[in-house]
Amino acid sequence: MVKRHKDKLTEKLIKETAKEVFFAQGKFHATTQEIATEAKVNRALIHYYFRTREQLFELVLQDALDSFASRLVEVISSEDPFKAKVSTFIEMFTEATVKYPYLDVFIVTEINRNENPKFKILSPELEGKMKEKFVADLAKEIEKGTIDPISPSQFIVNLLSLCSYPLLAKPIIANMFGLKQREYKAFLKERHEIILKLIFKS
Amino acid sequence: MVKRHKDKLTEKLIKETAKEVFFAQGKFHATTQEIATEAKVNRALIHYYFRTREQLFELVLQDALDSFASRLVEVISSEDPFKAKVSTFIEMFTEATVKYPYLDVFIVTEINRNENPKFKILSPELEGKMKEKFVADLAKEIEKGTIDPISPSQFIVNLLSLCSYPLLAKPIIANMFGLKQREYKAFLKERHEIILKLIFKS
Amino acid sequence: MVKRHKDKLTEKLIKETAKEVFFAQGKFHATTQEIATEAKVNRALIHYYFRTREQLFELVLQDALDSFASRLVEVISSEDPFKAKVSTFIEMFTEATVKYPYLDVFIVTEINRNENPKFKILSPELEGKMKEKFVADLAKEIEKGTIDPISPSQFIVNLLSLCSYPLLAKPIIANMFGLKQREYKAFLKERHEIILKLIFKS
Amino acid sequence: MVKRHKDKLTEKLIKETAKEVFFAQGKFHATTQEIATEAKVNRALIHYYFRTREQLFELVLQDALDSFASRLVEVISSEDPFKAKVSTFIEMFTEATVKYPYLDVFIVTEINRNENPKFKILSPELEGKMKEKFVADLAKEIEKGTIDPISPSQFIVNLLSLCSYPLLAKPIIANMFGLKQREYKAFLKERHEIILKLIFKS
DNA sequence: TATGAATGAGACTTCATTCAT
DNA sequence: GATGAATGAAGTCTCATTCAT
Repeated sequence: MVKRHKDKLTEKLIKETAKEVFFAQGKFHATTQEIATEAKVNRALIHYYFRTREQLFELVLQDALDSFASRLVEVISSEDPFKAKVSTFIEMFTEATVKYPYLDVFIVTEINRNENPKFKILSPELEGKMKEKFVADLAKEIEKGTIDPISPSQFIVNLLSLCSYPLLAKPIIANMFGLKQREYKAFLKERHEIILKLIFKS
Repeated sequence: MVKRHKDKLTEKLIKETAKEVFFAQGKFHATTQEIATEAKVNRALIHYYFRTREQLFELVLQDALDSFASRLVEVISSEDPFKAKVSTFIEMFTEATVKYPYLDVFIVTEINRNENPKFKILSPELEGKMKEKFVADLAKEIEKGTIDPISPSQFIVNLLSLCSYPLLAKPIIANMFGLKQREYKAFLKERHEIILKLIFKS
Repeated sequence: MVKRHKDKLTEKLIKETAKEVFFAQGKFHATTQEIATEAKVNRALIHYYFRTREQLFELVLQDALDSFASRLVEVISSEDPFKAKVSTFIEMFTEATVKYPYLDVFIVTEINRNENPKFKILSPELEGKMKEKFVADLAKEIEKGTIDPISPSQFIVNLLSLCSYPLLAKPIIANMFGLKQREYKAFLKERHEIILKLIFKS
Repeated sequence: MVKRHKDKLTEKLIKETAKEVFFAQGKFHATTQEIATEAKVNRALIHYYFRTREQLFELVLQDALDSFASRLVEVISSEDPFKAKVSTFIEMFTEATVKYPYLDVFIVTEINRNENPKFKILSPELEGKMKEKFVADLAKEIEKGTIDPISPSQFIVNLLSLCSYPLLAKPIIANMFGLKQREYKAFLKERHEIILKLIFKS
């Protein structure tokens, strides 16, 4: 029996499966066959839709970045108080990383493989708008004394580090402290408050 | 012309080259040929010494971990004041990661590939000794009020995150803030003080 | 130009070619390339259909055995007189061995390589049915005095020896007596009667 | 420690080991390393003495043949009665084949691989002497009526078949009749008398 | 004599990709 | 759209052989 989809259903299926395999399962070398099997489609179909493995890969990578970026923008450009924004950011970032824990690693290695990466984490327009807003917000907090003086970039890197690494290095940390799946989740949940306390004074 | 070495020179050369290619250049898929070429030896020689690519890989991975662990132990078990220890740790960790920035990533993906990783980050004996000492040190600091109350594991994860991520995600961060090689180095140097300030109160 | 077949034509072609190369030409070490060349297909295609050389090998071995066994059963379980059966057996066996002279040798070495061979010469069901019939037939002949008293197994081994060896050792014998292709064929034809005379009295 | 042998001890050791591996264990593809390991010598030493694997192989093959042939000549050219000669031949052949069961198979496949085999089973001189004697002996027996009329070559092939095949095909036969090591030995012993009875009338 | 080190050739296998249907 | 068949390139590994010591 041959299934026929309209509305690019199959194409989407393949993309979602690829994201799952690459970014959720962390299978860097996943072959087209592995993706095809997981998606329950014929291997040749992948090439029919995406031409080459490389193009599929870049597409889903950009896809994942975009969906993250759009939500990021929403957070930052809202009118919430700064601390609430940061809290939402932590939440959001954690969620995203829980879904695709290996996305970071992929970006890292991909950027490394091609000198000039074909993808952009943030579109220049978005970047401009956000930065401005964010720098102003941060300056205000420092002035208020709720945050110790720090450059915007260092502040962001701190935040990213504290959010991302524990998810990225889950196997290492779980192994180190002998934590099981459920315990690790609790461990992560605790961190939300810990990160806020670390970043904001009293 | 055939070169001949005594004293396991060639074997060591291959190992060092493999470390360089894997952990410094971040080439996950590096073929035996790539390593052989880089080391300027015949590809078959790699198999002569290490039997399979997998075995070479595990060997150099364990090697890199061991050399890090041994230095780690030295730091933690010294009689320096706690803050000095942490400072040294940051230094050490940064150095190690500057040398092999992709080591973390490898460990993460390797642990992920084999459910039961064949390598150990810390030998059980070392782990026991260190943990005891460290927990005591930390408790004392909290009592003194120099560190906000926190569990040992969360404390360590904070520290690791703040140290490791910026190195791990160098391409992302550099791309994000438009930093060049030299600027990035400066950026990292700044972080030493920043991390200490974040972790220790005033 | 790429040829495309339906009906498993190519798969069958590869199998037949492999049988030819292994069992008719006696090339034990035949590489996948040799088989591919002989079959005029791409080497990778062999792996596409049979995964590994080993699996192809086992398949064709079992195949050859099965086709022989099925014919054997037909002969033994027929209602012909015993001497006629034996005569047909000689004929059949000779034919089979003329087609695949090295099959015997392969079986021997294969059984020898793996302690527990994966193939069965006769399926247990067939074996049971045949044995009974055959033992009864032989007993009757001995009673009639047309065959000297002998155990069934020794009788069979005699028969197999006299049929199989001359084909198996063709190069040795031809070399020994200086027989050419055509002469050897005549030599073999003569044997049919000679074997019968040796086994049946007067 | 380096062992030094005079009198070609090491050379002989390698040769004997090779015979063992090839002809007794039936390992056709035995690598130089396997032979070296079994003989507990360095692999390069095999090349030192025999230049190539092929030359070692041919040498030991010729060796095994010669030692058999020389004993064969002794038997045939003795002054014993014909039946006694045949009996001794069976004995001798069985012994030889028990020692090197795979020798036959090797000869078969080797002659097949090189169109023009480099080895001779019998030296031309020996062959001439023996043939004459043997043909005369056989003729006399036929005249006496102890053997049914048969050509010398067919007679020899019968004899060889009945002697060689059961040893050659040991795994097949043992498998077929469910015989264990010890039982198979008994089975073979029985055959001596059976063969004589089959060949000589009453 | 004897050996560890080194090499080139070649085997098996996998994979992304293309083609014909 | 979808698929089985086919292919070329490349990767891992083994082996016989040679070389320098």
